[in-house]
Amino acid sequence: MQSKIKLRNAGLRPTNQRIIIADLLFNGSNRHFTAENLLDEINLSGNKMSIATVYNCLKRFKNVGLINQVESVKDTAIFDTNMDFHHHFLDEETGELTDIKKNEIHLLKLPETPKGYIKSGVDIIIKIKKNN
Amino acid sequence: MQSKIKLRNAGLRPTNQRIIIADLLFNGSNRHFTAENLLDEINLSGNKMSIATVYNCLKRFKNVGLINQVESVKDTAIFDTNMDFHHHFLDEETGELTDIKKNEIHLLKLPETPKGYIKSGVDIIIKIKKNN
DNA sequence: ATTTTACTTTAAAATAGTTCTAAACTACTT
DNA sequence: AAGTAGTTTAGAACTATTTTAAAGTAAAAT
Repeated sequence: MQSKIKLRNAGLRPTNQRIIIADLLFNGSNRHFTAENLLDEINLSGNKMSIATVYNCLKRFKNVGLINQVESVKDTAIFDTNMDFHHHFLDEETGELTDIKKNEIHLLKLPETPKGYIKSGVDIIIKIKKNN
Repeated sequence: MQSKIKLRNAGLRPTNQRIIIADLLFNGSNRHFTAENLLDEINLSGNKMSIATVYNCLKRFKNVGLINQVESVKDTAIFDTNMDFHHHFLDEETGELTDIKKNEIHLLKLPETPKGYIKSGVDIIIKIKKNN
């Protein structure tokens, strides 16, 4: 049970529901997913959970830095287990995201952060569409 | 009536409602706004319109390239009249956007667009928060 | 000019995604 | 073992947006 330790380290009480979710999310490979996606997976894994719990849990995970929420024009929140600094291709038609590794983009110059603020992240989204 | 011509050039039938909106949006200075923001402004200007019309209109304007929709984690769609290539600071707490001019960012290297796709845009979002 | 056609607007209903509520439950502390 | 603080839950509520279908309007055809 890696997940239990992981949750405790993040300062979260390791409840059954959080462990189920952590087990699914942090199994080695990164992924983009919505709350509904995750609930489906939970159900498939033989577990049950309220959708409200999934949302609560994802919000907590995000706040403690276990997952990211990705910027998106779609009306559904998309989460990402990849916490490395990286970016995304966004298929404008389907909303599908694909990772872009940090070293595939080189940002030479960044603007000064406005006074009174600190920079908390940089998201680069390359929008793409099928050339039919 | 600049707006009428602008609409026609964009291939849109210049209806009263579209002209009202175009008059408000394309008056020289750029802005970020939501559908509700815009409806308030329409009402303040002494005009009336259904919120559905505002949404229809913004969708059309976006499709013909008169406005942009900005990527955002907030659950409300944010539109932008600034069609120059540019980027944004995003205040993570309030959702407020501020423009970053093209020349304040220098992108040296971009990844190859996946096969079968064409690149339709690049959005850079620098997330910031108040250092209280 | 009038009629026709296709597009647009509208209010209201519907939908989708997410959050809230308050009661029941559970992990941790004492 | 008992207390308490945080968590889960189903369902209601809420917010943003889209759909519906009827009425209205702009442009095209007569």
